[in-house]
Amino acid sequence: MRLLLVEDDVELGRRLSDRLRGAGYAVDLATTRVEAELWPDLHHMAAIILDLGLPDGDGMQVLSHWRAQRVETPILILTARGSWQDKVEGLNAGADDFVVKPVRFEELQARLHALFRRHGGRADNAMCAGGITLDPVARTAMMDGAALTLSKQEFRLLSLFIDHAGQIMPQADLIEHLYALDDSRDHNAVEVLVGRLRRKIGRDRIATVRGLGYRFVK
Amino acid sequence: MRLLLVEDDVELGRRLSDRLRGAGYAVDLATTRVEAELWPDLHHMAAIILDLGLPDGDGMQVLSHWRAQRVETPILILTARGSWQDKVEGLNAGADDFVVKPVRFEELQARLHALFRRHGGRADNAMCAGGITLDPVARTAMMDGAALTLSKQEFRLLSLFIDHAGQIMPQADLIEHLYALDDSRDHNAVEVLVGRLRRKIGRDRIATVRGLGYRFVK
DNA sequence: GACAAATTGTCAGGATGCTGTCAGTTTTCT
DNA sequence: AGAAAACTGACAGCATCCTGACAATTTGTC
Repeated sequence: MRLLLVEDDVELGRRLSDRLRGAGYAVDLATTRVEAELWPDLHHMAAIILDLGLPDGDGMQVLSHWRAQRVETPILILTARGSWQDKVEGLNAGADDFVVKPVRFEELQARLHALFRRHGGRADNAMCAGGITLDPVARTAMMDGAALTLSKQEFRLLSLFIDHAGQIMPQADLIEHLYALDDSRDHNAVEVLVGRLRRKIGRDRIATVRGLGYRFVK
Repeated sequence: MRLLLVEDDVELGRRLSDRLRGAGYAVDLATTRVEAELWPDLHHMAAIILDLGLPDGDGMQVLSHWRAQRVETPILILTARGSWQDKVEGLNAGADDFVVKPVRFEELQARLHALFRRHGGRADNAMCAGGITLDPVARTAMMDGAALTLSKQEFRLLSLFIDHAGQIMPQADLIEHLYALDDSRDHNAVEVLVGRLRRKIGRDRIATVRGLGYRFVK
């Protein structure tokens, strides 16, 4: 399941998206109003978490803009502004929920679940490419109909590859995503990880682009 | 649009229902847990506003009771208890929103609107998965036609698993659900509990997802 | 209220599996 | 050929998880 997180505070955005990814979501991060408004493919998001305080405009404008364009994706507002006027304005502008910072991650997750339940019921939470299907919620993987057993890191790596199937993923990017909190990791760790994943899904599924990175072939 | 308001405080109940009627709703008022649980025609309600503090029981019980009976009407919890544990528990028990008193009427109204906007089917609250059937009301369990003897905690745990069959349940979530009022519990308690449950329903019914939690396999 | 039975959390020790590092080897490019 | 980049098997540290035993608590019965 894919989420869009709109949050200008880099530190908070990073912490949040890390925890969300840990919970099994694929998370995209937008940091400005313009970036958010021009985001492609909103319809494929399972939900949007929207911070109101943006550097170049008000999140409420983004919200109105989206709803005017018939974007029906569930939107959860996350903000420090907690007055009832703000809540009323946000909910009436088309938000589905309104959470005041600071908030426990557990509560946020519970509210997301409530959103999914109410919105689609059967969320289409699967990402597939090249005969491989990942279900981030159940955290299961299938290849050609058979179940795959993947460790946590392997699963995250494969998610990244499938998310960017066909594109070249530089080692630096992979390190960034896999070891966000600790950048001291040897680049060799990624090579080992890729090797282990290759052993499970087939050597030729991940091509090496010498000097640039890896590419998941569809 | 018809609403059911469950609220034991007569004064607040009257004020609220008056304003709601003023806003164009038809409002029914229940003041006790028993009255609420036996209310007919819940399916015809557009939404239910539920106060947790009831004289003869906990509103959470009413909520679970309804959801067990496949009442799919949107439910908004209205309560003075505002801890994040309460919110998580409420939302996971099947509530669609959670509002902490005191609250401005305008916010309540906006949240009701948001609830109506998200009309959609509720997903599985089926107490039935993988050959195991739970009856939350009678508190009985069956597996492959034979009766299961489960202790209280085992039953609650299995309910959680079945409620989220196929999904990963992090240990932290389980602790929150099982020991909501007392967070001092060792995570090992859950491991032991899972072990005991496994002995009764079969080792492989509950898969361990190392580092993330447990998953009930369907 | 007293006793027995069942339930449930805690503890300690052991088993398991994940993951990064290392060293040595292989591949690839010029 | 030589150097840089990538691969691989082995390994150790570590976190996680399991299990049996025990004690505390709750529940049931008389």
